[in-house]
Amino acid sequence: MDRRRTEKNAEALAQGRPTLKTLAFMTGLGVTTVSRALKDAPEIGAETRRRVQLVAKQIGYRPNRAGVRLRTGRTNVISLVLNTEREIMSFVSDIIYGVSEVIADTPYHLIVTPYSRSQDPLDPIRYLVETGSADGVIISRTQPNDPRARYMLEHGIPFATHGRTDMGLVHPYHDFDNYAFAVEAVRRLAGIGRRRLALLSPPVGLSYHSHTVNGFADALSEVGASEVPFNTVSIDHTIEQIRMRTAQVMRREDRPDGFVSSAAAATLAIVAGIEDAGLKLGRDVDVVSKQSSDLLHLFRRELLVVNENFRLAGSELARSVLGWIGGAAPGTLQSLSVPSEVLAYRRSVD
Amino acid sequence: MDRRRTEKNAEALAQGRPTLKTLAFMTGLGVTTVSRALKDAPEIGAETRRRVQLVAKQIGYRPNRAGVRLRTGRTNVISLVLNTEREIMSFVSDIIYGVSEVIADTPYHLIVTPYSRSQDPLDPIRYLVETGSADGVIISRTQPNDPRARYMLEHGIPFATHGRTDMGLVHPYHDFDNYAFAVEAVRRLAGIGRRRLALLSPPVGLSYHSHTVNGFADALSEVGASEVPFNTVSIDHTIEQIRMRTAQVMRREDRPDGFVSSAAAATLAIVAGIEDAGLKLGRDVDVVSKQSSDLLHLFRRELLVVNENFRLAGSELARSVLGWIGGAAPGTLQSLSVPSEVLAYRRSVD
DNA sequence: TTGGCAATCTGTAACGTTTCAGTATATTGA
DNA sequence: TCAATATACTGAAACGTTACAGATTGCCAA
Repeated sequence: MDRRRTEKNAEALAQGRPTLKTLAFMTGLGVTTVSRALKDAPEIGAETRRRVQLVAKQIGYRPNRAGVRLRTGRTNVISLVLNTEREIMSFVSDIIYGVSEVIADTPYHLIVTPYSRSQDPLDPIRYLVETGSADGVIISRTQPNDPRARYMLEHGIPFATHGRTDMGLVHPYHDFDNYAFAVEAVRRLAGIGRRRLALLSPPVGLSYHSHTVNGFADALSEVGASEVPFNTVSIDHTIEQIRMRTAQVMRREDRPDGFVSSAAAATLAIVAGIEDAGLKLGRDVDVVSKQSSDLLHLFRRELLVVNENFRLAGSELARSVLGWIGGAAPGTLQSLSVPSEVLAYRRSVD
Repeated sequence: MDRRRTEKNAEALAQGRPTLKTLAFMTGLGVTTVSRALKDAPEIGAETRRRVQLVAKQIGYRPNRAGVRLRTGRTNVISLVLNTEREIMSFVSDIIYGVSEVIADTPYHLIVTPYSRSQDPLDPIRYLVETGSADGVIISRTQPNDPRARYMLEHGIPFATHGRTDMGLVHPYHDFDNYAFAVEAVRRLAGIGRRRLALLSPPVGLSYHSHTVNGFADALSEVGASEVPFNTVSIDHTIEQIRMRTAQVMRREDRPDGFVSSAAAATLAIVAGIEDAGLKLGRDVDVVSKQSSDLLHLFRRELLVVNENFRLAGSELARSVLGWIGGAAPGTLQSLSVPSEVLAYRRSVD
């Protein structure tokens, strides 16, 4: 028996990457003991545990992911599900970096699961669940009644949504308070005398569309300003579409004297449209915009901005998913990011 | 024996996800036969093959990735290795989408492997190779003498670099022709009478730094223009640093009358710096900039731009890696993207 | 008839891990 | 002293797949 073990494991030493068998051979223990020693199981002697862990560290043992996954079903993978056409660009990299930051010192890997315009957004989720390709999922473009969240709840896979749902179901999320953003934006515009405001909102159907629209409406009535309808475009439209629509609106008699914009790139288009109509930002009209990187003030220093931190969102989302996987209650893994004040870069001399 | 098989596999039917055993039971064949039938092995009867494939499709059989990976060592994973601090933002999302597009109808998953400023760039590569976590790797921020490329060649793992190396070693790459970009930019500036040019280059040490610098220098001597040194900053510096340095240079007597900028965000900073110095873009100075999304003309319509398509880069890189994995010769998997003409958005009436 | 051979199909083992059901040894209680 | 029990360890089996080394069948040449 002892001979047999020695023979069998002699080859273990020869091969490249150390496995439990290698460790078992080196320590003279069984693979079971080694396995348990590495995960601090209670029924392993303190000295044995230390010895095994020391040797493991010395020879750079890393558990084989496929082995673990096959045996336990745990993948040690978090999947970030992204729309390949509509996601805001800086959004994506920041979210990824935020997630990366959090999972860096865990065994988790991040896989990006894309889906395209033409696909049912549920497709990638079904794929992940059916193939068991991830232990946790992060989705964006969340809807009030989100079939993906419902599906994942039904199938018991941990997830977190970027944006809240409104289905009476509880799950982890991280959201930026777009209601507060819209309210602050309107108040600010009213504060500098703007009275006829237009909103470039997120696309209809997404949760933060209604949050933004509601904040906008509530604040309008609070400050006694009026709305100039601008809902034939959203931040999902192309730059050109937004630009043309803005120019159109700005050429009318009853044009807005203030804009609230939910995305930085769209704001470029709004300003271009304003100038197409021969009007001047800061004189004829003011614009409050969300931005995720601090660049808009370089574009036009008259712009008023509110910062949204997507990197933070990524971190929070990752933390939430890992928390759920780790057994925390989904209801405790929700967070809301409060907007910064409305910031002005206009020089005081103006 | 027949009884035993039947009993054993009855459970296979009960469980959730179909495996080869499920298929074997349903078709009355052995798992080996099923396995081979699914991958069109030659020694399987034509009718059997069809039958197995039909049933597999019907019940939605998907090979278990962990099983395949454990048995074969193939992970069906491509890893994109990214610096979490220095990568250009739009870059990241576009590359990811480009890669996604290509691997969408393959069994490959995309994992993002980040590394931070503080780390040795070789760390994530070592990790991937040592743990066998990917079948192929894509790296960016390529250097002329790139230790990562060397390491991967030595260890026999397929990869592609975004940017060329210059080590006398052959490997797949995709690169944008930054030499041509710089040449065209200088020619254009010279064409509109600019004679004292400054270059905001990629960071020293990366391959495309020298390409850009060389193109710039060659074209300068070709058109007989002179260089205003501007190499204390690069596109890796912060917006504020670039802006201040630009303002500084523009306040000097011998200031440049033309800039070539290797990145769009940096261009915003250059323009801001120019205006900080009280000068006017298009009158006192012209700027040619690379951009990866069509937004700069909204910023200042006097800007001259050259487009770089990162989504295409992602696709090409993915194709290259998959090609190498598939056995193609690395030397045949190299591509160079030719810059667009220098485009002007300035109105003709100006 | 027999041997050989091609065409199809099959069981077993192995990849590295964890879990189950133990086994051996020392320790305790009566 | 004996049995019961706690402590520390162990082998075998299983997860799903593929590769290896057969096994079975039918057909044909000799």
